[in-house]
Amino acid sequence: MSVRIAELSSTSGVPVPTIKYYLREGLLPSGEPTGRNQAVYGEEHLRRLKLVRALVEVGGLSIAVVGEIVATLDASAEVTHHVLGVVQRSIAPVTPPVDDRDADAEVAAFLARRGWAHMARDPSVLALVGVVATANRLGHHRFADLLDGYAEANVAIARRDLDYLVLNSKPDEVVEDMVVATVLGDAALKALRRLAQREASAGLLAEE
Amino acid sequence: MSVRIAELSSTSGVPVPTIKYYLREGLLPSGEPTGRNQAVYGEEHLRRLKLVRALVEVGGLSIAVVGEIVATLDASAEVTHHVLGVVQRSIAPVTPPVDDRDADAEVAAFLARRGWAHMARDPSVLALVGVVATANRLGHHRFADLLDGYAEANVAIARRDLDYLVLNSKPDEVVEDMVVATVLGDAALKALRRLAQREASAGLLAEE
DNA sequence: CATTATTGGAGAGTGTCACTATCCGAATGG
DNA sequence: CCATTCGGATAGTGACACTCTCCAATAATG
Repeated sequence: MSVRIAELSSTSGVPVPTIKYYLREGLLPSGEPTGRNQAVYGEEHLRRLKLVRALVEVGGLSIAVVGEIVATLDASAEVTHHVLGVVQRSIAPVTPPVDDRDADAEVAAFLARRGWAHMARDPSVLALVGVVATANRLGHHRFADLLDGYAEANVAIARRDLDYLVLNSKPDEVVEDMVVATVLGDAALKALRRLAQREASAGLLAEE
Repeated sequence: MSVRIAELSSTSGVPVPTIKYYLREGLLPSGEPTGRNQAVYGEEHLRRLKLVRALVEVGGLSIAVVGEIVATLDASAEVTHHVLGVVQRSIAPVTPPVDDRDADAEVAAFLARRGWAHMARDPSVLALVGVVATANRLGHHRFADLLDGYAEANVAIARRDLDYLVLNSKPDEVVEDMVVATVLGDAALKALRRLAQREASAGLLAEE
């Protein structure tokens, strides 16, 4: 039940120096001290360690971002209200806002069509504007047309995400599960898009 | 029409030393030499430079991967058959295959339900197995249940992607446009998923 | 109880990556 | 004509994610 660092390392597969590094960076809480310089680690440390590794390796998140996320997890043990925004803000890579009037207008029009709130400071909206601006600069002036179809698909995806959380999460684990579902979901969706593209183009070629 | 490196830098916003770096790494073809140590750059260099920046900044791709992609672009100027796979293989981060029997079986079952080909060596399939394996290790044993819904949404997305390419691409630019649509699409989809999640959870809260 | 191994913690070191800075001698260009 | 700018090559920088080395204190073993 309570183990020391060597066993934490061997059961998780994470090298001891790396665990020490995570401890220094605050990604992992300290163990329970049993003496002046001894400590033991419990089930929650192993769980946290696996989460950190998943966020770093599968999600590609930086140590700094993972640090913010676990801080949020620790802070909101019982505050489950409006935590989605906090999680998203932590996960979103902070895009420096681009200054592109056209892209702004296209995204605003898209959000209006959808009936979605247009919060200009929202990281997701900023990211979207950045993508559209880049597309325009590359000569893809119809790229914004894709957004409506993408949005529709993502409404379905978000509904599945919420169902998944409601069905599978114990109340005190919703926040952590939301992080996991979001980050692993991103990776899964990316892979699935590749597979679906291949199938779709195979279908197209077969028709010819 | 033909400019030297300083003007290429000022019109693209990319610093001169960075352009030189890209030339060294083969991300950008050399300019047309006009003397022993002078060269001029044309429209295609500016276009390529903007593409490279988009892949690096929006797509988050490494210089090495961008190098592979532009090599593919240069090689397949006329070979547009079966290029999707090449592009995908270049874009996919090479996941070291994980050894997880359960995850393997779950992904295989999912692919069978979908009627999708199960190529064990496919990077997208490997990535998917990796994600499911990670989810299982984190205690999310129902994560694979999400895949069916995700896949359905991605079929719609892939259809839009192909429509977009068919409608908007000149035949000799399909490959480059495919790269752009794939990489920018990934970024856009990620942002849209966040927005859709927020809307969906706002809807849930409103019902309470 | 003696001795060998391991511990937590702190500091410095490593390898990689994406640039960035400096030099050089050869062209420009006003 | 002569300061600028050029291309090209070499070396240096800063951020990042570890990884190594040390230390005195503790634990495990015989």
